[in-house]
Amino acid sequence: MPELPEVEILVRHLAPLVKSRTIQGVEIRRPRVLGPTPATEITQALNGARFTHLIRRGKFLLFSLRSAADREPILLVGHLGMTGRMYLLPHSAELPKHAAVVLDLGRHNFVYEDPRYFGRLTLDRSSLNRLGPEPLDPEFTVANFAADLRKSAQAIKIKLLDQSLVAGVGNIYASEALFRAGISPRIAARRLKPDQIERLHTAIREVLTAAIDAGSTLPLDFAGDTPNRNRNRLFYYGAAGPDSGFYQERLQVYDRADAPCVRCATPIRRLIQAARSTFFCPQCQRK
DNA sequence: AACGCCGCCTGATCGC
DNA sequence: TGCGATCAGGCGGCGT
Repeated sequence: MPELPEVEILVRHLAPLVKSRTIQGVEIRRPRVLGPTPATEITQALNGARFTHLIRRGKFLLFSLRSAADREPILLVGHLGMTGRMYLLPHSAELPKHAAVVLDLGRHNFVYEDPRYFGRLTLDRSSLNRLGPEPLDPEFTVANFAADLRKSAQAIKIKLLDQSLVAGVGNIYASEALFRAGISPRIAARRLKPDQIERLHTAIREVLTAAIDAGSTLPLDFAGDTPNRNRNRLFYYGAAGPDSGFYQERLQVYDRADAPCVRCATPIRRLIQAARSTFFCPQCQRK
């Protein structure tokens, strides 16, 4: 599932491809992904509009555009959910089964596809208000992190998934950060000691930074699944799943149940917290 | 207001 | 082999 690093890599690759391109047509195939924005509204806003900037915020993609009619700025908010992908496809290429939104950019189509339709491409900004600090920016301080953790009785793993605590950490990197910090995923957030909070703060940044660095080395046409299916894609955020060799060596606990801990060889355990899998080393991450 | 729970979705996997 | 049941999970909304 795409978390902060995957979205960051996508944004870096996608930004130069869409910059200054003009939208010549808008096709909404799944209105659901628009959230509260009516299809007619987004179609009218985007038609003829031109991309100016693309940045990441948490797991969100923020597309800035300038409208054709009044040249007013437009903010298009994207989220990949669990299975979303965004890429350019040659205009002549066949669209994927689950294409949710297609933007005609001339030679290429900008495609947002999402088999589960959990993601969004919308003009609605309300989700952004709920986001906490960017973990890789100076605004993410140990002091504020500690203050927020003190307010919560939730298990720290569950709390890390709260996007208002820190933006962009998902199920994979929550487990990875806790392993790196040597902290049990089950301990209540408010029970963390200052030195643990400090280590976790550092671990979050390290885990995310390492993943971005690893992703940056991928070729532009990298694809996590079969090459043939993706050969037409100008860029593709590869589903670098746990099966891909690239990904595997980066993840020390996630999806490694029963495999030996990289540090102490104790079998990694899987547990369910808030209906989500958590992976941890019972030896290195004791309460 | 923190927190638990449900619904949204489809593809992959499981069990018979 | 085939097919229905189960699982996976980010996030918003709702109730407590």
